[in-house]
Amino acid sequence: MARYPGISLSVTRRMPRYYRFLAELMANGVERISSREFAELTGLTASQIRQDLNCFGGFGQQGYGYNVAALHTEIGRILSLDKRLPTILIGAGNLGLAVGNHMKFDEQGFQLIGIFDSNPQVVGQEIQGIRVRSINEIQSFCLENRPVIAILCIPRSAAAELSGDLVGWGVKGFWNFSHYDLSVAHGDQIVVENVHLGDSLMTLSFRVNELIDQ
Amino acid sequence: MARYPGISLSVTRRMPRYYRFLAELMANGVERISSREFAELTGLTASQIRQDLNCFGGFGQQGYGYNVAALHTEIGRILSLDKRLPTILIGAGNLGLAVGNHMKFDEQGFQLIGIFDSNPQVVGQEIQGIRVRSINEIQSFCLENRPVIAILCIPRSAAAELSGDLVGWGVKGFWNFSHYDLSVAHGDQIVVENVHLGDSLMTLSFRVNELIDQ
DNA sequence: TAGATTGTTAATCGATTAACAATC
DNA sequence: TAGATTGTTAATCGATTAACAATC
Repeated sequence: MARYPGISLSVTRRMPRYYRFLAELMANGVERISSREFAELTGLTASQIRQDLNCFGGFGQQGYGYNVAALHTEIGRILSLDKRLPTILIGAGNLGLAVGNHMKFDEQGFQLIGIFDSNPQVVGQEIQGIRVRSINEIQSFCLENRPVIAILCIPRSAAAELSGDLVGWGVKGFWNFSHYDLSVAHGDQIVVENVHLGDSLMTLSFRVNELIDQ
Repeated sequence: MARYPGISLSVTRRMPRYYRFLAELMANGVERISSREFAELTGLTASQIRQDLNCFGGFGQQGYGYNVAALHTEIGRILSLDKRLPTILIGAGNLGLAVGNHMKFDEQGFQLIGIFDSNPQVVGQEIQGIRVRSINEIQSFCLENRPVIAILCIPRSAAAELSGDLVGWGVKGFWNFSHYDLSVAHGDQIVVENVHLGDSLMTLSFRVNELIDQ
């Protein structure tokens, strides 16, 4: 059974945001904060913050507010950031490299254990101390090392071909930078976080054009 | 006045998705599609698709459905992808480089006209034929070239410092990869598309842990 | 004309906001 | 105790889904 059944995706998506602002508050030496102050800081409403947090437990204290450090720790635990889910990165092009080098996987619940690419010029190079393997080795690697997470920094067609296999080899979560819509294909056996940069950019185009066409 | 007043953000965010699937359908030689078929393909409901599209106009035909190519063109026009909003990229580290090299700005409504970094080792290098300028030149560049969009691939602190200036120099839209929450600071004078990769990763952590903790 | 499918209104559902009693 | 602020319930709002008349 899930630890927190019935948590909506809207609530889930706000938790990392809270976590981020709490870290900032800690860095600034703030010890306690009320939902009203926190709302002002984050641009949300106090009601929403209290209700969101209460999905997971009563972390505040009436008349006082929330202890910043304690709440930060709680949310980290809720998000399972102390776990080390074995993770592979597929595609070591521009984007794969940036993601591999830029993210702090160990602080966010993941451990990068393998990197794969189809380009022979890239295979053998090291990223963060991990040697890039040929995509041909991916099956044996997965069967042996049982990654739970796959990060897809590959083109649409490659993602479409590979994703079924990955699911078959036991991958449960995808961080998907490809244009392939995994969730449509694999339903709710798996969890997919899409980062559709192109969609985001087109959304920006629409919204800015709405703003400036006055 | 905005061209399409009252369009919700939820609807806006689905438009690029439709655009993407329509391009795919065109590539596969599909000429027409009903809302029911399109719903199955995209994982949405037929009702939602019809209602979304009708926010912008009646693009379908009773008894027939939607012409794929025509609808694709319409959505491209709605999203203003044929515009060339002058755009600068700030931060040419791992992530900035990947974004600069990976995205097809010209197909999505933008024209990259300047790249800036504070690292002297990076300044002078070329990315997509554009010379990386020193961050010290950014004010004069902005006053002269009037970029409308800024892509922020810089740390939180740098974003906090710079964003006010950029708004002052006329930047209206931000594609924000930094951890700084621009929208909180600058309200609705500007449009911000956040790409909080860390938040996305933490959300994945939570969701996968919920899935596997059975 | 008959069948199909849209455009659009009405019903439902879920998420956000407001209110306030509980309590530190 | 009095003031502050949470936890939680009720009210509102918006988004999604269902239904169906219009029409190609």
